[in-house]
Amino acid sequence: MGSSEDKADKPRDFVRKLIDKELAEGRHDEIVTRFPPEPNGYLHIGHAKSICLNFGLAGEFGGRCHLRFDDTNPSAEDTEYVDSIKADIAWLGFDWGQHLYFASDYYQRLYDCAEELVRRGRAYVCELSAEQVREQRGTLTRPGSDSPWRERSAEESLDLFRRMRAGEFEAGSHTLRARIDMASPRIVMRDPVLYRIQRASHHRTGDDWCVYPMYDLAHCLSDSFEGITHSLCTLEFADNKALYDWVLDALDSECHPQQIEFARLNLTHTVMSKRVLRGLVEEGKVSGWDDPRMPTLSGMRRRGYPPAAIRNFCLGVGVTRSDNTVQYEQLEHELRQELNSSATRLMGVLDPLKLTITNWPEGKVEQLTAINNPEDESAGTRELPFSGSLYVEREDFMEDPPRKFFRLSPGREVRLRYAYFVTCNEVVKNDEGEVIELLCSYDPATRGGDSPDGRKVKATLHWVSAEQSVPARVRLYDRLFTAENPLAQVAASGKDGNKIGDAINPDSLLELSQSRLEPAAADLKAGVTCQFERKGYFCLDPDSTADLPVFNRTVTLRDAWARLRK
RNA sequence: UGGGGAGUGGCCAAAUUGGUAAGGCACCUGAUUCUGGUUCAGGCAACUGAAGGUUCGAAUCCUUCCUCCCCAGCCA
Repeated sequence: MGSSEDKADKPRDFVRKLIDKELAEGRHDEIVTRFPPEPNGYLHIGHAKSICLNFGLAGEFGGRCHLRFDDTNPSAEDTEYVDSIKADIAWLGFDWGQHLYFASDYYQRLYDCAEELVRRGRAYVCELSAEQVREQRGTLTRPGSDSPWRERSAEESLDLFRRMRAGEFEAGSHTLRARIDMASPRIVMRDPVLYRIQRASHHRTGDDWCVYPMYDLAHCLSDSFEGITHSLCTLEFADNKALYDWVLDALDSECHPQQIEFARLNLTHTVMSKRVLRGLVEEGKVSGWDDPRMPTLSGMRRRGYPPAAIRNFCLGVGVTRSDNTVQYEQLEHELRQELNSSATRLMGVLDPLKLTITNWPEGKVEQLTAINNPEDESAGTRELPFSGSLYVEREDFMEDPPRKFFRLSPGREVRLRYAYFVTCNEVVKNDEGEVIELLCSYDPATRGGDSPDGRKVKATLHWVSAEQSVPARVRLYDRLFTAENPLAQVAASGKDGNKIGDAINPDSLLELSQSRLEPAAADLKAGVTCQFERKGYFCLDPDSTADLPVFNRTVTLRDAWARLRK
């Protein structure tokens, strides 16, 4: 990959500094991390931060990183999600090798651990309803009260727990709870539920089980089973760490991983909540999880974001414990940096305006040479057909141009890239007064784009030859939400969070169906992003058909003229 | 009004752990340029949440206060 590895002199984050220290003290033989997604939705760029951290650590310290699906809630999970998650991680550029695991693979072991907890008097079967448990949990400022089942014997709890597993009870009627402290200032320690009955078919274990472990039991034990050394998670799990440690200590686990929390990624103009993203998909506000406007990895892939740009972005934002919201511009910067050096250039006219060269020899077609990538000489050159009948970008012409407008206007001479200087002599309009064609003359001495007399022009325009160009549909994407923080905006307007779909930027997708591209565009492959000169970066969309390719705009080029106009 | 976390320029984020505030993004100049792209040169912007204190010296230590985030799912 051509992307630069710029982490060499980058300041080390607190996690890496900690590991440096532990390694120096000889506290680990090897670093083992894990990325533990729940297969209940698609991965987004927030997950990419975690993936880059966990796999990055393993790579940098010569350890390994496991991919473990935290599939302990069958009612929410599905194989569709495990497949997409695997594909997204691989696409991002990381490899879990043989280390693919599922919490569901540990169901028996987890169950055995739970029985052991009961035997040790550290857990009991509770027959309170969900509502009763909630009432007895207390509040942030008031302690909870003990369950009436809290003091029953280990034998009785064990018998009941086995009968729970055997399917003798209704869902919700019994739970296994840890016996900790109903007065703990940490609510998570007030006799948390460890196992619940759920009559749902699991995507991997089917109907083998009707009791399922909760996160707080399954996660720490799975980490322990796998010999994880550093269990990285986001800040909202900080309170759970006490329980993580409690479970492993209660069981005298030989392997006790260290939980370390870091701040999750937030990005302006989008949302990073799986729940909200799922809502957009289910309500049809976007075309799917891979809608190119979505902050999902599959959406970004379809949008044309190179994985290296996402990795560099994750590296660039760092890892800290402070809440943050990174501006979308920072992601776009990484995109442009990566694409500028790697993307092949083409010419494509998005919104065509006919330009006829009146002094061009009738029927003549010339082949001109164009550079594929000025940033990479090895990319070579290509031939470009030129004729007297062309298309140029409609917005590159103004009949009555303002001061700083350098492009085409009546009487003005500009360069057609790699071709000739042309001068606009006449403007043709239809009955509505709209400009429909430009009549120009060209200077034969400027072939290739330079004038022998040293004459300068202020602008160079892209173009295509009408006859030889290929038609295309182009989708111009912009930020999903106009608001920097759409969730906050919706909340402030008094609507409930489910109304986020109404906050979508109405201009987030603009489709052009009359675009014309130079012939080389026909050879473009899916999955690679190219640059349409002066317009931005684009990639082929799967919606393309044999006779009409569809291109997605990945990101625009920086545009000094657009900024000037404001 | 319990517990847990966090406050460094508009946004991220460093600071050898007490020595006098990196870097990136964004923004603004100028130069170069057959992409108003790229590149290059330069610039703008922080009394480090606040107030006290210790010290020759504090973003770093102490005290008090303020603000923001997370926790009351049989979700993860």
